Amino acid sequence: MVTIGDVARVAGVSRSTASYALSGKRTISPAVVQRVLDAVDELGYTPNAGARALATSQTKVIGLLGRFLSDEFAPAMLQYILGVTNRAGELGYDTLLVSEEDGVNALKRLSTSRMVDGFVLLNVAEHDDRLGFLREALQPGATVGLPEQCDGIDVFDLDFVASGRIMVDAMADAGHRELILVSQPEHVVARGGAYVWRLADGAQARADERGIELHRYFGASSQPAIGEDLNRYLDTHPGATGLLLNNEAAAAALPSVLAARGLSSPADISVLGRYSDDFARTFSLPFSAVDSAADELGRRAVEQLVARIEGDPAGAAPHLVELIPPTIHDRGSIAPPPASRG
Amino acid sequence: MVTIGDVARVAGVSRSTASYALSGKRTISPAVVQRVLDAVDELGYTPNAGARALATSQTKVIGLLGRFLSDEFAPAMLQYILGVTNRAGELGYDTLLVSEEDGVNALKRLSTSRMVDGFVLLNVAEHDDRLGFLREALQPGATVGLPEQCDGIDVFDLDFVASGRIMVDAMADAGHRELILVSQPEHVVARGGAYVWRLADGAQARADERGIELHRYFGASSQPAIGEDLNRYLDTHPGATGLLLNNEAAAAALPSVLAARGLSSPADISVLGRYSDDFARTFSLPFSAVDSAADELGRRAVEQLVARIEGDPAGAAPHLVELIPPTIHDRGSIAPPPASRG
DNA sequence: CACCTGTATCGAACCGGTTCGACTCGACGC
DNA sequence: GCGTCGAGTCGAACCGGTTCGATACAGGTG
Repeated sequence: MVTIGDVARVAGVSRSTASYALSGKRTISPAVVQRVLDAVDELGYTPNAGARALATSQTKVIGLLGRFLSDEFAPAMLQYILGVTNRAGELGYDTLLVSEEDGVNALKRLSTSRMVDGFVLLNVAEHDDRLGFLREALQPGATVGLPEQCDGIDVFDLDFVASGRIMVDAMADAGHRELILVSQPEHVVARGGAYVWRLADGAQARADERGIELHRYFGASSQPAIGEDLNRYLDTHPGATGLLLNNEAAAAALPSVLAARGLSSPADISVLGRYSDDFARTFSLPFSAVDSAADELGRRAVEQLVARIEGDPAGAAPHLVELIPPTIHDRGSIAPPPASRG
Repeated sequence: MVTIGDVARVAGVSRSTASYALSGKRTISPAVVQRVLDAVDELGYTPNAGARALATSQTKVIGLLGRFLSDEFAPAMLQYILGVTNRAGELGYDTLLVSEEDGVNALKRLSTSRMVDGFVLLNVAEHDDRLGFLREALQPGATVGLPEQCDGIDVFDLDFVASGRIMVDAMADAGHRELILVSQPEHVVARGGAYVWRLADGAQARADERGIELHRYFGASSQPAIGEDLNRYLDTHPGATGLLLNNEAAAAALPSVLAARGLSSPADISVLGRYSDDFARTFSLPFSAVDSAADELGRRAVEQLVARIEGDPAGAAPHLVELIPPTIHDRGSIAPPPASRG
C-alpha cells in the first residue's frame, strides 16, 4: 500500500513536508507542493483512515443509532437514515449504522473505542435509556425525536403540537364541526412515543378553542384490526364529517374501508393524515397529510452535529431544541362537509 | 482517555504483556492475566479502534453500498440493510452505510483509505459499474443481486427463474389455464434489473411446458398509472383467472382495483405476488406471495464476506453464486378457477 | 554441574499519519 | 558586516495499539 512516505520519496522531500504540502498548515513553496501533488497522482495515494484517526483523534465518521421496532412502520425509518447519510456525505463524513437491539451498549462501544466523532439517535423516546450515556460521552450527540430532558444534546423533531392544531384548523376552516382523530395504538405511547400525545393534545386544545367536537381513539397498528376499528368509529359517530389520522396503518387501510362503505373522499368525508410524502407516494394515498419531514429532520440533525464536532469547544454553543413547523401536503381530500353544501 | 499503557501501569506490567494478556496470543501467567483484567475493569479500558486498525490492518467494519433509486420501492431496501447490519453485529463487525450516488467513487474511497475490511453491495444490476473496481480492490466483496459476470466476488440472490416456475405451478396445480403476469416497468429492466426477465422467462418456460396461456406485461411502478394498467389487462383477457405480480406497486394497488370491479380474491380471481413478507405485513396485503427473502440474503452475504475476510488468504475458497430457492407464503389467495367449481 | 527446554516477561520496533521545534538560507535594515 | 526576520524544510516525537526477538529463570536431564 502507498503511504505518505512513498509520496515524500518520489517528490524528493521529507514526510513532514509532504504532509504540510497536502494539508497547507504551513507554507511550502509552490514548486514543492506541485511535486507532492504530482507524486500523489502518480502513486494513487490515499491517506490511511486509521492512521489519520490515531494522529488527529478525528474519524470523520458519525454513528447512527436506529431503534427498529417490529410493530412500528419500519420502512419509514429509511427516509430518516438516508437524510442522515446523504447530508453527512455532503459534509465529508461517513455513517456507521447500528441496528443493535441494545442501543446503550452500542453507544458505549463506539464512543469509548473512538470509532466515531458524534452520534445521531433516531426514534428517540420520551425517556430514552441511551440519553444518559450520551450526555457523558466524549462525542456530541443529536436526536431525532423529543425526549423529556433535552439538556446536553441537540434535539430535532416535528412540531407535533402545532401539527395537531393545523390539522384541526384545516378541517374547521372548511366548515367541519365534528371530527374523529385516530392515533397510534396505546402501546406506542406506553413505550415513550410522546408525539402521539403531543399531536392529540394540540388538536384537542385547538378544537376546544374553536368549539369543534373531537373524538379521540387509539387505533390498531395493522390490518385487519385497524379496518374494523375504523368502521366502528364511523358507525359510532355518524355525524362526524372529518377524519384525522396519526396512524400509518389507518391511512393505508382507509381506501378499502371507504370503498366498502360506499363512501368517497372528499365528497362524503374529509380526510387529513400525518405521514411522509414518500409513504403517500408509494401507496398512492389520496389523502392530504402533514408531512413527517423525515429527510429534513435527518439532515438538520447531522448539520448541527457536524457544527458541534467542528465547532470551537471553548465557546460551546447552547444546545438546540428545534421543532420544525408542520406543513400540509394538499392532495385534495378536504372539502366542506356534505350538509353545508348547496 | 485510558490506553493500554495505563492498564499496564496499574497492573504493574509492560505494555506488551498487557496486550498479550488480553489477546491470549502468548502464554501469560494466570495471576498476571487477572491483574490486567482487573485493571481493565477498574479503568474502563477499551482499545482505540484507529490504533488497532493501524497495527493490525483490520478495521472490523464492513462497507454497505446501497443503490437507492427513487422509482423503485425504496422502503424494501431497509430489510436488506437490517439483515446485513444485524448479522454483521453478531459476527463482531460494524457497518458503514453509504448511500452516495456515485457508488464507484465511494467504493474507491473506502477501499484505498482502508476504512473497511470488505464490501456488501445491494441492488446490483446486470452490468454494475461498481463491480470492475470491486474485483481489483484489496478487500473482498459480496453482492445481493446477480450480475452477468460473477468472477471474483460472492453473489447472492433469490432464484428468480425458479420463482417464475413455482408461481406458474401453483396456479396450474389449482386448475388455472390462463394467467396474466405483471412485471416491473421496462425502464427497470433497461437499468439492468435482470431479475424481471429471469422471473418472466422462468414463468414462460413452465407455462409452455404445461400448456398454460401466459400474458406478459410491464406495469407502471406507481399509482394511478398501475391501477389503470391492471384494469386494462383484466379487460383485455376476460378469460384469465389468475394474476401473477412481480411489481410491488401493482400488489399495493390491486385491492382497490378488485373492489372497484366488484371482484374478490380468491373467489373470482386467484392472485400470487412476489414481495417481501414485511411488505405484505405492513400493508396487510391479502395475497399469497413468493417471499423476496431480503433479510436472509443480507445475512448470507455478510456471512460469506466475513468468512472470506477471516479465511486463509492462501487457500482462497472458490467464489459462490448462491441462488436461494423461492418459497411461497400462503395467504389463501389461490383457489380453483370459478368455472371449474361445482 | 553444565546443558537444554519451556514459560513468562520485557523492550523496541512498527503501522502511517500529524505536528512541534530547530535549522538553513536569503533578504533586509542599520 | 552583523543581527534579525520570515519562508521553507527537516528530523524526531507522538498517537495507541501489536508483535518480534531477546532475556531471565525454573525445572528436568545426562
